[in-house]
Amino acid sequence: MSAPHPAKATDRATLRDVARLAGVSEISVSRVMRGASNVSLDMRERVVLAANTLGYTPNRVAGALKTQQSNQVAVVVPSMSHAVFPEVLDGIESVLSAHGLCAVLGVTRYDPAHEINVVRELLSWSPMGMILTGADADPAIERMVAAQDTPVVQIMDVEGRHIGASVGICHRAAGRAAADALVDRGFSRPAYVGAWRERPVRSRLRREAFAGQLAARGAPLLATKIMDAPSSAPVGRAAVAALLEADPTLDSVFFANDDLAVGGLFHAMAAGLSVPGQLGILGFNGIPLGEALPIPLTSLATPRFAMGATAARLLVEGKATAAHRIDLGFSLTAGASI
Amino acid sequence: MSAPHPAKATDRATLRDVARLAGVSEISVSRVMRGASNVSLDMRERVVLAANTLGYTPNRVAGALKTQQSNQVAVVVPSMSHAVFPEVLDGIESVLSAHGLCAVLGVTRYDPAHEINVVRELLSWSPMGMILTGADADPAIERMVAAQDTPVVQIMDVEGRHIGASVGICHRAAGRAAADALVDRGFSRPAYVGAWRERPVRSRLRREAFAGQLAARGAPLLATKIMDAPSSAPVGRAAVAALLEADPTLDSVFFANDDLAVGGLFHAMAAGLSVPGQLGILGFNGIPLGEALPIPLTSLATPRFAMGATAARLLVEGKATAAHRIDLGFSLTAGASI
DNA sequence: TTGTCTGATGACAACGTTGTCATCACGGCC
DNA sequence: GGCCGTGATGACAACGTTGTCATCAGACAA
Repeated sequence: MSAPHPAKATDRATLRDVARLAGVSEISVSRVMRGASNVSLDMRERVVLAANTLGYTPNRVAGALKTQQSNQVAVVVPSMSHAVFPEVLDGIESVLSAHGLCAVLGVTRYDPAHEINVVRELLSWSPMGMILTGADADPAIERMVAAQDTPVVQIMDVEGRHIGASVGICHRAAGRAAADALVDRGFSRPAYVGAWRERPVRSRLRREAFAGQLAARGAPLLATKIMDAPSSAPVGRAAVAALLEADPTLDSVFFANDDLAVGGLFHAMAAGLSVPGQLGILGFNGIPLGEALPIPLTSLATPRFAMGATAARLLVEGKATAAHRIDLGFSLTAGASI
Repeated sequence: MSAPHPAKATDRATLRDVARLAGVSEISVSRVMRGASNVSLDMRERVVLAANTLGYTPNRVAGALKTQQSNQVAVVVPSMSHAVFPEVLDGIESVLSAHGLCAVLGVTRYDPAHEINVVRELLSWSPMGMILTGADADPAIERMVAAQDTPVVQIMDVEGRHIGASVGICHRAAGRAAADALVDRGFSRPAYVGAWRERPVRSRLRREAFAGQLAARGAPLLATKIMDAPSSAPVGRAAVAALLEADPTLDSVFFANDDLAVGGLFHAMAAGLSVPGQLGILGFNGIPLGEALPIPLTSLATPRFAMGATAARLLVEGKATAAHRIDLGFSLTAGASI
């Protein structure tokens, strides 16, 4: 069943095959493939011809073993369902691919225990860098990363304890800005809607800062509704319906994200409430859909693509150290819902 | 500057280090790490202790080189911006992670030339399988994949020429179903809205089948608007506005996807057109947002998560061969927009 | 002519792991 | 008691590549 020298599973051409066909040494083929400078034109032509004939593709696994470095970047995100992370990933990818790197994906499902396994798994491939979501990583993760001294960039948050560089926004500042935006426009009976038991943690930071600033401005937060289900428009719609039933005098709502806010807006429209006249709606993230709504959604726009791109750029440029902490800021979109 | 034996870049512990510390051979450590059966309890304990002391993590690169197989699956998608692919990726990830595999991502930006490079790049890591988006892959891709005989699953489409297994839906059938749905409900003056010059190709298949079936049912397609920009609600809104301005007698629109359809619905609402009374709106994909709209969107729902999950499962189960062609079908959502 | 320098090419070992085979101790069986 | 099977352990080579050093031919100046 098995020969002494077990037939290779695949008959993928190797450096040796190309070298034999071209009548040169393996190392010369290697040099040609990597575009080394000290190779004669004749050699280059012979090798390229042979390589094409055999359909040779360099084996990066072997190369990575020898050189102790790969062109893979490990990317760890909590979820792909939430619209935010695909956009971040898009930003990461755009920079990585421009530098011949590629992303290896890990999804934690917001489970810290699982995250440790995911990181371990990804690290076992000796990636040239790692992008983690959120601050305050588990000590186990910190140890593993340190043991291989893999460069790390953490995204989303600029607050909290960071292992490596960080790229994101200040969620406390965002919460305060939301409060200011509402109060400045005359709203005085605000509420808050979140989802999924406030995962990730940074949404809680926003809510607390929001409540704090509201109190400071003399318009205290009157109601808070944190749903159990993950964020979605239907969930946001249900949350607002419940809030208004309990207290019809509420005049505005700040949402943990735009998915929820859109649902809230739909509830208002279906219930015949004028927006922003009877109910102000303020979202978070600034998704493209918002501006197409019958009443354009006002939202705190976050630079999701830029976060990913910046994080990747830090890795590429070798600046993934704790010294770099980049706050990309946020901005209020030109909506009409508050 | 450089020692004769260049100091290792990282001082990552190896099998040898663990073996020395535990006073056993490297191969025994390897066996323990992989949970081989023929290892004494004493040996196992000694090794685990040593490994933990050193913070040892197996080097998968070396392992993959030796065994000629990795636990990585290459996933090639055209874009991350479009909501469809994150969901597919989510499905893929959910199955892969359950089997200790991980996804390496490649994004083609709908550029066939770039796709070839992406595939080459990913293949150079000898993935245990590859998931491609769409049928009719470039011959160059077919050759590369064949040269390494990497198992391939192609998603989205069940029609067209396939390299390996395929998981998706029949887009022609979807186009016909859309036509039937409109005609069955009494619409007689239908239009079609697409975007981004009909990338990917499969959207064209739907449109053609839609037009063909409409003609067969005696309600020919009256207008078609293909936008240049990528799909989004604002683009869909603009498209519908343009169509109705050119021909106010149109009574229904089938959209290439829900992003566009939502925009169309918003236009109708803003323009004071009753839906579906004055304008029927039929989307494609069945995104969650649809059901939260003031007028729930009727759409042809596609099994995006299931497509990814099924594709990954085929790979895991070794069924990624052309013999497997899985049509996951679609269904009309319970909306109220047609 | 001779020596030296440069650029091209090759031989060799090593990266860290695992498959294969060999070795060894032990226990049960005839 | 000798034999054999079994289970545990180790030695060795190999996966495909690349860094290091050696070699060699040719150019050029002295």
